[in-house]
Amino acid sequence: MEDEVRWLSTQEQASWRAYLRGTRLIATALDEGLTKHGTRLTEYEILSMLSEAPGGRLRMSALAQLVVQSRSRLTHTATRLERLGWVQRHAVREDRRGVELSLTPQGRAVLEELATVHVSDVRRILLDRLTPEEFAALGHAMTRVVDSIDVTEGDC
Amino acid sequence: MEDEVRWLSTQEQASWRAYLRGTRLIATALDEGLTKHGTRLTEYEILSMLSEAPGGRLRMSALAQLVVQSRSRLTHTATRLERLGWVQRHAVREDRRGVELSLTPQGRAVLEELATVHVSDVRRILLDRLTPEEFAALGHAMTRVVDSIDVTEGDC
DNA sequence: GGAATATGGTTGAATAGTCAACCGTTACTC
DNA sequence: GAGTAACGGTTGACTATTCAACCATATTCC
Repeated sequence: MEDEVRWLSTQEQASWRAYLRGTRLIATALDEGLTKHGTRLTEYEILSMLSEAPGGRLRMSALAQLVVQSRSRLTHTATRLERLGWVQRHAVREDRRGVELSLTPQGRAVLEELATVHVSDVRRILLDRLTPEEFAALGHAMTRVVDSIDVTEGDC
Repeated sequence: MEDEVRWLSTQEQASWRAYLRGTRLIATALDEGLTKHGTRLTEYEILSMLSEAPGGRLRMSALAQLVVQSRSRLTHTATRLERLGWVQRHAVREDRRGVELSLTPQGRAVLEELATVHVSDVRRILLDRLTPEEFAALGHAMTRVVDSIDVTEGDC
C-alpha cells in the first residue's frame, strides 16, 4: 500500500535512459544485419536454440521460454519457419499434447551461413565498442538480472 | 575482405546470451506493467520525451530518433495517440514540411499517472535486482555504446 | 473411476509494425 | 532562376504480434 513514489536519481535516470536507447539501437542494428539475409533476430534465436539443444529438438513451450516469446507467437513463427523448410514439427511420444521442433538439414545450413554474419555484427555493434572489462560488467549485470527474474518467475 | 570469423569466447558467449535474454525479459515485464494501464512502453517513451522537450514539442523526425523508431512507425503511433486525445500535431512555421508533436493536457495527466507505475516497475524489475555498483556499470557500458553508435551513425 | 482442473499447443480476429512508393517542400547547383 | 536532388512526413498494402477463446490430453482429488 505504498503510495509514495521513489523517483530515480539523476544518475539512475541517465543510466536507465542509456539502457533503453542502447538496447533499441542494438536490436535495430542487429535486426537490420539479419534482415539483409532474409531473417530477423527473433527467428535466428529460435534456430540457434534448436541447433544447440540436446538431440537437436525442443518442446514448443521450453523453446518459448528460452527465447522469451509467447506460446502463440512461437506457434506462428514456427509455422512460418516450417513453410520455409527450415524447421520441422514432431509429435512427442510420452505426452500426446506435446510438439517438438527441430532444424531440418536445410535449416541447419541456413543457420551456419547466418551465424557468421551475425557474430560479426554482434562484435561490430557491441563488443568492439566496449573494453573487455566493460563488456564483462554488462554481462555480469544482465546475468544477475536474468537469474533473479528466473527465480522470481518460478513462484508465481 | 576478411572471411575468417572470430567466434565469441565462452565468456563472451555467456554475456551475450544473458544480454539477449535479459533485455527481452525486462522489456516484456515493463510492457506488461504498462499494458495493464492501457499503454505500451514504446508509447510511454513518446509521451515521456514530449513532456521533457523544451517547449513541450518535438519534430516528428527528432522524436523518431530519440525513441529509435522509424518515421513511418512514429506516424502511425502518433495517429493512434492523437485519436486517444493524448497528443496533438502542429504545423511548423519555418519549415512547411515539418510537423511537431505535443502532449495535450489530458496526455500530460495520463503520463503523470503512468509515470508512477512505470518508475516502480523499473525499480522492481531492474534496479532492485542489482547493487548500485552493478547498475552503474550497466549504465556506463550502455552509455558508451549509445555514444559510440550515435557518432558512427553521423557519417553514413 | 469420473469430475474438475491444469497443461500444451493452436486458431483467427484485431492491433501494431515494416516496407516501398509517394507528395509537398526546401536546398543545391549550374 | 530552372532543374534536380534531398528532406520530412504520410500512405496503404503486407507481415508480424497480441489477445482471448478453444481443443485435446494429462493430472489431481474425492
